[in-house]
Amino acid sequence: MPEQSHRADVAPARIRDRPTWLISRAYARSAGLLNDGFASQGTGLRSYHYRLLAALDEWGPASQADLGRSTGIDRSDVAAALHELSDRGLIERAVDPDDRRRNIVSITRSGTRQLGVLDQVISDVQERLLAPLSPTERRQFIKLLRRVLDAS
Amino acid sequence: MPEQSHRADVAPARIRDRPTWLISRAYARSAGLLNDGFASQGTGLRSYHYRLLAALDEWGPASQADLGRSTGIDRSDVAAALHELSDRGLIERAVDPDDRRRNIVSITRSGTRQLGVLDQVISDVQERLLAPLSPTERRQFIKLLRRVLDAS
DNA sequence: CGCATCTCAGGAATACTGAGATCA
DNA sequence: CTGATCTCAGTAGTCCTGAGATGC
Repeated sequence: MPEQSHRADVAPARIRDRPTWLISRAYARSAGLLNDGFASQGTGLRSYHYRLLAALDEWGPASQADLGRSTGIDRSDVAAALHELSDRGLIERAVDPDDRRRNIVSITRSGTRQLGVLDQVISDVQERLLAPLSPTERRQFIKLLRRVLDAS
Repeated sequence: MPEQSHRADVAPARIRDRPTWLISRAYARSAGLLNDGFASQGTGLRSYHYRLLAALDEWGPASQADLGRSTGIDRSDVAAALHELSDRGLIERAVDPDDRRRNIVSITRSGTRQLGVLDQVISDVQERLLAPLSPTERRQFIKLLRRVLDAS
């Protein structure tokens, strides 16, 4: 998503303090910072790619279907994103000999290195996003977000 | 945006507790509930329309440029959304006699009524979204979101 | 047969850009 | 001329659907 220039402070009172509105503004800000951060790397990688690399790094080789499920990326988009990662040598794909429908996707050395760089990008974004909050408030914020999400 | 089926609870540890990830999941959930809520009205109206009606109701007739600024909707999309609202008789447009570049946009009786209905939809969505939180936690959540946003 | 996997084509809603016409 | 307004066409990134081919 492109960066936005919305100004939440001038929104109508009717929506200004609505969680639905605040969350959409927070998302826009977060996504904007994230896009800027990724773009500053000049690699053409975006959050899709980061999520896929993170899942592969943590859980090891996986099928595309599993990757889609664990990263929340649709099966159609997984295929396209993996193509891009593969073009950059960050992952490898091979047909599963035990189940020839599957592609086994693995992260490469280069992919692990790239993941480390992107981790730093995310940390920087997070620092900028949460700058107004104290450490205690940050923990509280994260806890409340998790509570809201765990219920779904 | 269509509703999503992402499962935040299975995300890689590396991203699971990142505010950037949590916010994007919260946004997906909020937007999904909102779309369902609006869709259940069968009017074809979406959040764009709600924001515009809310701004008109609160601040009275306005130019399209002002509407865009106060609702965070791009000038291009304001024009299209107002067309749709106008087709449904919820707003009216008239050229400003004092500045003939401008359209003066006003909400109609029917628009005010529709806004009331949509308000109820949003309240219901909000109740479902924040169901896991106590009243105190909800206030805290909203306060923290505002703190994060006021800094941008 | 049913079911899962992968791939592709394409749709829908959101956010934005550029250019042109109008006009203060 | 500068700058604001409105409109239209078009692009990009995200999320999703449908259908086909393959294979368990």
